[in-house]
Amino acid sequence: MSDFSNIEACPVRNVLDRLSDKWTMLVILVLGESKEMRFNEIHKRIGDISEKMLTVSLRKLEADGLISREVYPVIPPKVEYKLTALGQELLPLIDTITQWADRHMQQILQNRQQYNA
Amino acid sequence: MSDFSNIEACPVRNVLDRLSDKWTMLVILVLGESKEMRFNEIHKRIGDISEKMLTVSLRKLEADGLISREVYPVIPPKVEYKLTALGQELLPLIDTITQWADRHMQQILQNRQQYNA
DNA sequence: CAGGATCCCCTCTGATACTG
DNA sequence: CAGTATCAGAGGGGATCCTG
Repeated sequence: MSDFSNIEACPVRNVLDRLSDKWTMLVILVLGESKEMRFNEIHKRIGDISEKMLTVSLRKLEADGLISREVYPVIPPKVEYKLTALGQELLPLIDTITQWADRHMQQILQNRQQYNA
Repeated sequence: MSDFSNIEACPVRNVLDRLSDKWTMLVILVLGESKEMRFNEIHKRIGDISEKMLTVSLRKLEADGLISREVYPVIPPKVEYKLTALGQELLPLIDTITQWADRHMQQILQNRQQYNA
């Protein structure tokens, strides 16, 4: 049993803190759909993420070694992002949650509605 | 392939938005450790969550039907929280991520350090 | 095309005090 | 014990403009 209260040393807290922001898990999911993707592809795929937050999210994932970023020195610029081996390992775990979401969304929406009534 | 850009209708976005806050997944994990838990038990187990945020997190989870809340009409008050069947279904999925975290935390910390150097 | 740099808002979060 | 109410602050996040 992990010591959740030890924030610095607890791997669970440490990793969960990273994943638990508005966009990270979604970006991983999107990157999992193709071998590699360019900045604007990811941007369009998500739709309502700002360029700033996409950049921030990608940089954090890169820093953690979950994605790689390859810059091609061409004009116009071309940058490709893809999951690293580490990131690919995480992908199915998040994907399992999305499948659960698909199965139970209706029930959850119904629960919420009932709760607020 | 889900339409991630349709925020309202997309189950993935909808559920991920709920899970992606600072405390929710952690609360689910903690509740998964016992059959049921009282407010202050959860509070101590996590350590650095404020009472307010714990309350908010618990209420949201209750609204979604992932946990149940039973109030005993005694003095001093007693309230027990536990995962519902729906919540129990989600537990192992999150737990798998924590196991991944345990395995790769050292590597990730090392990646971060290297990235910032 | 892929962002970097700014500005700014407002939501999320915490601290504190209070209560049935 | 298990919260609620209120206030205040930080920073997450968006909009806009700019550039190699």
